[in-house]
Amino acid sequence: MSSENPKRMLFEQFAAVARTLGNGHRLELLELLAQGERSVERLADLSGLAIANASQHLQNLRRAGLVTTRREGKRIFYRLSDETVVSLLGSLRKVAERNLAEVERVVAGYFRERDALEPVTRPELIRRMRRGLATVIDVRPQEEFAAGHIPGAINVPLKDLARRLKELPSTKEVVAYCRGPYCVLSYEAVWALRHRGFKARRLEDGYPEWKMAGLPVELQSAGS
Amino acid sequence: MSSENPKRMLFEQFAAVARTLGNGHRLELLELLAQGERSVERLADLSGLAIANASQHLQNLRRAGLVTTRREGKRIFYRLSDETVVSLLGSLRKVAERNLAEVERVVAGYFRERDALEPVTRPELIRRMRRGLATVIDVRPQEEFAAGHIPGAINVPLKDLARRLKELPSTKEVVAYCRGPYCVLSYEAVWALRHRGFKARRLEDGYPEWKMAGLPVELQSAGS
DNA sequence: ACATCATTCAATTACTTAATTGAATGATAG
DNA sequence: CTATCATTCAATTAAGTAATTGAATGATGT
Repeated sequence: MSSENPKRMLFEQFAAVARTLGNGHRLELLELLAQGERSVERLADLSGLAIANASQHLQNLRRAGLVTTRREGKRIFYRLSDETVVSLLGSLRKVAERNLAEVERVVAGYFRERDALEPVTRPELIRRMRRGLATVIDVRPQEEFAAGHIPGAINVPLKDLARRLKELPSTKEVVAYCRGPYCVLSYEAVWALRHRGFKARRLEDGYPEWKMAGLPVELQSAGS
Repeated sequence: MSSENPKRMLFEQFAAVARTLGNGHRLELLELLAQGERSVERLADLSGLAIANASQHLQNLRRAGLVTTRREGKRIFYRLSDETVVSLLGSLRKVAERNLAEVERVVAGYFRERDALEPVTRPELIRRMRRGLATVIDVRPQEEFAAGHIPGAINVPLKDLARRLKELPSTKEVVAYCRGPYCVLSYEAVWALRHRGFKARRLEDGYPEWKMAGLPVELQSAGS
């Protein structure tokens, strides 16, 4: 049915890209890739997919031009093609969020006290960092932190949080961030910190959005 | 398979929206709706779909929260839910354009001398209009013009262009616009005007993008 | 060259989606 | 309240997509 009408052909091409986004697992893979490049095995592991299945989804994404690959020895690393993909995902999220009552329900039900956590916006965080009013913690796993993070942030993976409370200021505000607006890590971190008497808030979105906004990033912190 | 993992549920919701965009006909319907609201019959007609088929696609779009409806007598009018939908479509186009060689090929092959037509950007057009350097013509059909257009534009539907050349200035530049970057009307208009000795250029995108950018629009021009 | 490991390919099965047809709704005009 | 018109619904058929399995590729280290 590939009509010769050029307009319809274009719509068909656009639709093919949208169709590729039309699968929860592929969206999850894209979100993982927004953190940085990853091998097939790693992605399969992180997303809970069988390797062959993950491989096929990744190939779909590649066919749609959303990701590209790089070989390194036996491994093949996938990464997002460019930043336009991140902004497409952002638009998709925004529309879904705004238009689907269902999304509202899931968000409200799971992310506890969403508004009570009073997220900090990106420009607000920048101002507060400049004035030394905020300690920024990156609660993602060490590996993701190493691949890029907000300059000056301290890496405190969520699972280490409880035993590293000493490192955090008890009066100054702590701002936690992770992978993006729907990443639970920072929610959990803020919740935990508050229950221990800290002043803690979340960054309203995460590292991919920071990087995408063209703000400076820092690589490879000197090891703990 | 609706897992109880909330993150996966969210991805599933987002994927549902993307899946809805994953069909050329539905994208075409959305593009038509970006011009303004339309009845089912009109949309079926414009898109060349059977009425029952168009109706079902429109209902899909509604389920995904992308469009809403309004009843008026026997007719039901569909329209886009909000501007976030236009920007989602824009992102989708941008990604597809950037990443799919196929799109490049279609565009290059069909839209003749694409670059040679030197499109005018939106801010540039605003400057030129202020200084009285450009006559702006809206080459969409009268009906679409009536539903909203760039203030000061003259409606010269493409099919009337040949017999209304007198109305256009032969020395001042004429800028034509229509429905968006992939709408052929303005391409055709510029091409025709140039071959008749006019100075003509296209606006790089169309009315939906203008409106979406929050710029002023004018309704219902008086007269013939 | 051989064994190993990461990834891809191919084939099967279960499931989803699109177009078409004709009947059913629901508002309006006579 | 009946006829008409726009739209939707329901059922069918054809086509496409996803998960799973096991075999095939292709790079590496011995």
